[in-house]
Amino acid sequence: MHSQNLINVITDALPNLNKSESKVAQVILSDPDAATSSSIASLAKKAGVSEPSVNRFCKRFNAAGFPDFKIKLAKSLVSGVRFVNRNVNPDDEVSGYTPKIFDSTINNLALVRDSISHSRVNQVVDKLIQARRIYFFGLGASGSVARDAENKFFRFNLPVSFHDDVLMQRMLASTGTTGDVFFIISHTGRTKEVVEVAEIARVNGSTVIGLTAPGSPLANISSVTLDVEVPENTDEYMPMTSRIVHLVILDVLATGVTLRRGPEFLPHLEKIKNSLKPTRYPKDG
Amino acid sequence: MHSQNLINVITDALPNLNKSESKVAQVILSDPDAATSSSIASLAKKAGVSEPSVNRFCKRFNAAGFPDFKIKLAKSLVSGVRFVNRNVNPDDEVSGYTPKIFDSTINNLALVRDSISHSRVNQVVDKLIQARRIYFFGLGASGSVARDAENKFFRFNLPVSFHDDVLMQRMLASTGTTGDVFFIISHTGRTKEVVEVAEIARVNGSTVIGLTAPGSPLANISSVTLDVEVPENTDEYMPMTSRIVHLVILDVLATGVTLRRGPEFLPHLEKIKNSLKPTRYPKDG
DNA sequence: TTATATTGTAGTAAACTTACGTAAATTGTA
DNA sequence: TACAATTTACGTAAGTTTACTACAATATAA
Repeated sequence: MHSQNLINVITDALPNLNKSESKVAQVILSDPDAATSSSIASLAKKAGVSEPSVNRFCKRFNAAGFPDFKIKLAKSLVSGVRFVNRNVNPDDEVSGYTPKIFDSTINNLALVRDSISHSRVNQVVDKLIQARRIYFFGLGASGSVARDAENKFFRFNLPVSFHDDVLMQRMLASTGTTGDVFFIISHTGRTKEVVEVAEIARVNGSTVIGLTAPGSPLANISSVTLDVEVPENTDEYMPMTSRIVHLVILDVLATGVTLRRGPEFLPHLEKIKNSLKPTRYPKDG
Repeated sequence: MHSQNLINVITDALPNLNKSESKVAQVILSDPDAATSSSIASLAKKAGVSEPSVNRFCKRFNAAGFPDFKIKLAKSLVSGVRFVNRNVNPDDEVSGYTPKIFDSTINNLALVRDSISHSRVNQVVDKLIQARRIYFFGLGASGSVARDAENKFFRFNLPVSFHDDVLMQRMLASTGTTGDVFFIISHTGRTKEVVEVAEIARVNGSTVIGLTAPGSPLANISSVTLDVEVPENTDEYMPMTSRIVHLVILDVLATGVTLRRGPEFLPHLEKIKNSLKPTRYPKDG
């Protein structure tokens, strides 16, 4: 889970390091950015160890040497390093919590970017292309995601709707048949009502696509599942970022569908765009 | 706009470079990742220039020297390098467009993270804390953002609602008074209806917070504006990412409000969380 | 042709790595 | 528990690579 990002790897390895290695680790983790621009000599001095110790430290983490280590460190800095000990503290100022929340979101997006199954995405695009109609379902925060999805997918010129009302969801699921796609969004995948709706839809022969947590009841009952493993809220103040990831995945799916439709479909999208022009103040007003 | 990312900076500077510099630039741009792990000698050889030429090239781009340049290059690789020529192509496979869409989103988040005004965020948190009631308004895609905001802010135990209906928005704006906050979300900030609603609200003494594009009519009329400069859709297939940025900013604001409320407010949040427990299948079912 | 900008050569300095030896810690044994 | 043996950890110093600086040569423009 923590893989791929050097800073996280070092953090995880911290308890297994020996004395001088952990000194080096602490100096690097305390200010990774500074580490990327310091020489092996200055880093060694700051850590109170010899230069070869720093070098050995680097090799331990699969770097060719110190310069190579710095490069790898620099690469993990942008998407990840910042994530170490980046919980929001009760006494954080704006300048403290703002970047933390952005970074946490970015980090989760990067994780899912690297772990999402492309074949699953492809399968889902298949289903959406073939769908006679599409329903987007979600409750609470996932309701907003479903609503956004409707706003994206109506452009494909097929019957699309979103519903955040459990009773409507139930009724629609029970009237669905083969060719109907129920796209069900749920952070936990454990909300009973949601799982029941999915069951009803499947019993009636509809396709159920679950955008949810892997291994959850909803994931198990879906025809195709798009797994999104987003770490649980680590602290009280950190917002839930799974909605954001869900939205981006829906962007990906919409793009997939657009591409499948081919270039002859673009004028149709353009038409929708242009329909909004008269509602707007022109740019050089 | 293209700033801050070394690869983009180099691309932009390309026409102004002299012969050997542009040779170096081409080699670096053709495979920036390889460049980060090569020595000055091998890079010089590959470009067909001398080592000092490479060194001069680095200094031209505000690096202390070659190693420093490589570090800076590595840093821009993660968030940005990928962004060069990272438009979705009509013939992209899933494995092509999926990371591109994630990267584009991540890139925009990083840009806003680094450019958002903390004092503005603070001002908005002030307004939200003092609000007697809060309305979240948005149309189209921004309607989903507004809906999500409602879902976050109702937790603060004050009257919050979201509206994506223009007439409702108008009526509510006209009945608002001092102490009411109208939080208006708009990607362009140019939709006439939206701007008019903001005008009505202000005339009646309400506070208008605009989450929108800088310099737009909505931005100009708002009491406080949270500027979000997200690049226009560069290609036909790339989805609009401003919604995502807006959502994250609302996360930041919600966190800001929570922190101001202090630790004695946490039990209240916990209560809301627990209220959902009976609706869920337990984890070790 | 002269001045300026550009590029390369060669030497130098800095940074990093390796090899080796010593110290510390661990483990087994008395 | 103490001691010895073995392994592991660490630092010193030498060696090697890498990058930088100063200067010279070439090309370019005036």
